[in-house]
Amino acid sequence: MSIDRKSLILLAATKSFVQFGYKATTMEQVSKIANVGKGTIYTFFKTKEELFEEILDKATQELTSVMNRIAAEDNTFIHKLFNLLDSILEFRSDHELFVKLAQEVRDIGTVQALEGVKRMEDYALDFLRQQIERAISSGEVKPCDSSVAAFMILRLYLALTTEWNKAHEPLDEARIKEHMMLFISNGILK
Amino acid sequence: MSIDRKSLILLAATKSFVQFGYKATTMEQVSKIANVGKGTIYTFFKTKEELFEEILDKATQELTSVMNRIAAEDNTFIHKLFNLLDSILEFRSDHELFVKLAQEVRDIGTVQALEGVKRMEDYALDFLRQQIERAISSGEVKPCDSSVAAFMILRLYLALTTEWNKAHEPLDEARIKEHMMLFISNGILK
DNA sequence: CGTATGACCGAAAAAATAATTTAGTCATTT
DNA sequence: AAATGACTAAATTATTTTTTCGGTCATACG
Repeated sequence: MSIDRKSLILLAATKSFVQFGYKATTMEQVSKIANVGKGTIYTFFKTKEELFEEILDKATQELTSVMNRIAAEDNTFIHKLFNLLDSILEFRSDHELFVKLAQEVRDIGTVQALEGVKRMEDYALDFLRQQIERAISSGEVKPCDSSVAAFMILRLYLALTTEWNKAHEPLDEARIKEHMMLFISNGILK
Repeated sequence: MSIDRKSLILLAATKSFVQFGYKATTMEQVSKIANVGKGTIYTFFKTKEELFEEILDKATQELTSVMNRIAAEDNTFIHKLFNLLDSILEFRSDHELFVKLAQEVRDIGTVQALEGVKRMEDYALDFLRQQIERAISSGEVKPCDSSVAAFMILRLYLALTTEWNKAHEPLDEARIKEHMMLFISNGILK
């Protein structure tokens, strides 16, 4: 039996999407990296979009599984949030795919990249919203619009992990977490 | 004596920059709105950029004067911040110019618009940073990197006033302030 | 035979070129 | 002397030509 060609292709495509984005990844390039003929890709995936979808599915599945594991923990809201940030910051590959796609949306507005970003964002937002909702019910968090609060937390996270780097030295993980917690948990006031 | 042509031109140009952005504003259009000949503009401003600069100067001056007035108040950090948000949210014209230019940067990346946005942002960031620094010294605010904190507050503000509207009904001023304060002053935890 | 392959095709993107618009000037008017 | 709008060169946009790339399929290979 020959080596598992499908995995080979998925791996190669993931690498390429992370490095070059959706548009700049060509099927020939993927076939070269995977060491298969171009036609072989089409025995496993109908189109480039389908290949992209499957990689996106995998990424959101990983994200969902991380989030569900953390949500199931018997822990305070703030510790869950802490763990969530840890996990995401650790998850380099998915995070980098997200960042690359977001950049592609900014630069050339590729529609597939936009949909990918939206999908990952919507997952994260919905998870955050649910957790906040629950924490409000349990009295852990002040009553507030959970959608808005989730949105703010995500924007804050993205601001620190990607936007900050445009004009400054990147912040290390510890400082990102530190500052996120400063704002979210008790505010910056003494 | 004829009516003050320079003010007329500045007013017309401001209107046009706010409505159409830097690039889509033509000198002929400005002259039409101001009811003067095109050549007349060039008796007061050497170039389109200089005209833009002067309007930008005026906007940042207004912003600076608001910020200085608020900074001078004998008040707690959080109340100053509160007042600052109020003032900015009130300051529709400057705020709208900023928003329009930011949109133009996103959409077509006009270099003059980018510089305008940067200039206004840098003013706001520096002011915030100073205030935070001072509040840390006086023990009002927890020790933290004031640059990062200022950046976070500004991103949060922009997220709520502009980004939120891309996928949701705009938030009214009261809710924007409420949610900003929720995060900044005491955190969302009970 | 069935799976893998790369030359091949049409469609889509990029580059090149033509046409239009606009910032800035200046001879004329008021 | 100040204001103006027709004019020009440069930049922007529309159009055409060229190249690239997603997807197919006849052939090769195991």
